[in-house]
Amino acid sequence: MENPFVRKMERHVRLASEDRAILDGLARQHIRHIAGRQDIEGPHTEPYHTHLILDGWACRYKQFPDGRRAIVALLLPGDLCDPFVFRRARMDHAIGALTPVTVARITPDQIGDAIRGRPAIEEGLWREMLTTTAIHREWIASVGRRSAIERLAHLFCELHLRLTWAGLADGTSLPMPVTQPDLADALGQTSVHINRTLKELRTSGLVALRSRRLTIRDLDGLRERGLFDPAYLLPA
Amino acid sequence: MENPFVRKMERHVRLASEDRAILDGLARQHIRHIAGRQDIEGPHTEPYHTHLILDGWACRYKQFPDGRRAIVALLLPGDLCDPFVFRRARMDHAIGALTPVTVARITPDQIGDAIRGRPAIEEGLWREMLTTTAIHREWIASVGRRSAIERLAHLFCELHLRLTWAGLADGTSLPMPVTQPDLADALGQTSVHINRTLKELRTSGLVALRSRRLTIRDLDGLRERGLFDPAYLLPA
DNA sequence: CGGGATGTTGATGTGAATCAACGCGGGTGG
DNA sequence: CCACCCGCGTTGATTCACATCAACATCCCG
Repeated sequence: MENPFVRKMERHVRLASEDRAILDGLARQHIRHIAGRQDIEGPHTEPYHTHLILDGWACRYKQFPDGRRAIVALLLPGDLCDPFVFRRARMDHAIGALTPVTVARITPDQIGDAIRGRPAIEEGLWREMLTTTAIHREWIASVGRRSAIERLAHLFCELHLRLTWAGLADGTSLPMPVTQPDLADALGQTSVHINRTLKELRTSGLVALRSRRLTIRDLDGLRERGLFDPAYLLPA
Repeated sequence: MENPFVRKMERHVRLASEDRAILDGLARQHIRHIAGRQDIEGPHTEPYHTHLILDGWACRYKQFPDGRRAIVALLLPGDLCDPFVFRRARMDHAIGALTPVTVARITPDQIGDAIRGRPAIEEGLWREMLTTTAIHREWIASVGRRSAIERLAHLFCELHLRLTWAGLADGTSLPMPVTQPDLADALGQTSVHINRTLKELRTSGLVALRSRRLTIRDLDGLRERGLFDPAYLLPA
């Protein structure tokens, strides 16, 4: 199976075979396995490396003192946990594995080396970063102004495209390995209400979800329901 | 009055006087005035320049087809509307003036020139960007998991620090030129409820707000009420 | 001095939270 | 290999935070 990181970068820029080899090399060193529900990077740390997700899903989250949890980003295979480790900023949040996860540990120097003299790689990383920021904006808009069903539909549409570009979707069918409580923390709701909303999406014939796999039955309908416009995921 | 952009950059990095002169120069060219409620940058454009806010408040926002508006970021004096214009990405949102605004128009080349051979400036812009991203994460957490009163208290605390660093706060008293409908679109609520929440913050003695100026009466209390931890605004 | 946008308050409605109960499934330890 | 059990999914009953609707006060700008 091809490397989801390379797959995704090739959507941003045209890579020479040497570029591809360099990026692929990053993904083949210092492989680590992390159990589901474990932190990949705890809060308040100043990480020395970043992690490239190779398999499984993770999330950025903030934990409140009283137990509330807010998931502020989902990290899928091909995503870099922190492209900017080299700034050595202290973590203001944590990164946790939602499922068992395989990562490649990467040092800031390795990223620097990969960029040096490789404008396509640098450009690709920039675009990846712009996309990530656009996703953040969209999440703020979602949680702020979209209804429960719109939010869920929108998230499914986002994940559909992101997984497609990482080479992990099969047409309109995609892995969905997260629990309803996880979705609730990502969408700012309760798992009970996620469940009811999901039921509504199902009974209206837009999606099917079973054994951790989502099948989009009516892509146009789902996008309309979620006020989803793919433009924000397509920089440049 | 000193340039709020330079003020803020000096909080990130130590600037040589030449650095300071370069940054100050950026803020003194191509000054434009924009009326309140006008767009600085419309949606779907591919802007040729970025804008540095010199005076007044603006916002990034997304407009939904049915009229709903989500404000996804507030732009204060000293903020760059888009530090990454040089990537020429198509806007997936708009930038609008919330009050009358004075901006300096800056070309991508000027930013490139300012960075070249000036590591402090480059480092400062990076940190500025990391801070912006951290604010995005915090907003997602706010709208997702904070109650109405926590959200408003948290926003006030954020604005207090940002304005302080731009040299625009007077101790715990700060300009607050936005309307309650604007706050509502930023916090994902209605203006009516913002009004009631504000009243609650007032009657509990945490803040005073009149003639577009917020005075924080009890900073520790307000931070506690908003679950506010300033760490996220302090990269590195 | 007039009028539209904003601020304020009350009455009422509702989407989502909370509380509760139970089935199911997969992992674990005996 | 089976029994247990905890987390998850599902559904119903009830509550509540916030939205909606409405009326009026106030401010600011022309």
